[in-house]
Amino acid sequence: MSVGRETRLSAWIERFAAHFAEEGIPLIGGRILGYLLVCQPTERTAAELSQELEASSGSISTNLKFLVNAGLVTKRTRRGRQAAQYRINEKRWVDLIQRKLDALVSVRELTESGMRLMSGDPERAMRLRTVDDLYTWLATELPAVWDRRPPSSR
Amino acid sequence: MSVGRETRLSAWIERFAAHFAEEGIPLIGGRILGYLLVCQPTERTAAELSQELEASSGSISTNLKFLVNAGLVTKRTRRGRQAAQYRINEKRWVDLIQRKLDALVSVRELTESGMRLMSGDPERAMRLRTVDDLYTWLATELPAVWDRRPPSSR
DNA sequence: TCGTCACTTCAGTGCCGACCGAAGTGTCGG
DNA sequence: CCGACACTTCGGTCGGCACTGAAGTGACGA
Repeated sequence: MSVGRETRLSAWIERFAAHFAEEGIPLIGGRILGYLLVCQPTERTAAELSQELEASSGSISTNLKFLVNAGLVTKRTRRGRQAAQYRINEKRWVDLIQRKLDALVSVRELTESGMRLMSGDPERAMRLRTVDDLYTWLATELPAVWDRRPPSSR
Repeated sequence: MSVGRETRLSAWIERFAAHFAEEGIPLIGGRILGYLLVCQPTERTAAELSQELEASSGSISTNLKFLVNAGLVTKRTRRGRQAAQYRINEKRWVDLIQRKLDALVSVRELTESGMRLMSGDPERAMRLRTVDDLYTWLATELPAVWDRRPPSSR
């Protein structure tokens, strides 16, 4: 008995959502993202998502709003039709990654201001210095990586 | 009326803890980290941390256990003394960053398996492909960055 | 063996975020 | 206007995590 592609896809969507749930994205939001990445046709209404993902209309609404606001999902309205269509905006995925990298690098501002508070006491600053060196390293390396991001993401 | 260094340091510790709280580290755990990075002398007992950070002995215990387990704090016991000493293990901070970078790169496994499920339908795979390209880029660039990490972290 | 001390464990509390579903809002065609 | 429909808002519930403080554990010196 073989497992259909759609069944395997919904299992994949679930793993996908679970990963982003660990990063703070609500489960249902992650499911929407995974689903919109692979569904055919590419556009869905809120009602369709609600049925397909077995989530309440309220949760779909809240999460779509969040995702549209983040730029990851695009809402398309049509004259003469009441239901808007939602589709993934995969070009904006790079923003998600940028935010992650920025969050990492931003710790440097903390360690730097800490180092300033310690100036005049190099002995005491040694521990913080090791950590500060790490974030300084990241802050110098990551922008160069950023410049090599794939053309498909620009 | 000038503000003392120690006062400014506790404000710094609070900002430090707040940042890591956003990344899922309990507030008190973050405070312990910040405090142990800058305190003089460098070692503290659980009771001292409890008093200094105004946290219950239970919270200090739980969080120290977590931090020691993560390798970021080292416990030192002494014969003839009942109270263990805790100090920051700043060399292990690099592990924290590695986990962050690994988490980013690991998404690639998800996108890859998704792409495999889509094989035979390039049209439908287009959206996922854009995202997969991004994580493939990260997976090829970040190891090189890793190799250039500062000597103080090895 | 006993009391003291330092830490750990754990039950209880409070808080916060995700989620649901019903009520509300707005928009459309008729 | 009116009813139908699509979405949004909102009160309420639930589960999970951080935290507390008291009871428990174990190690030490006397």
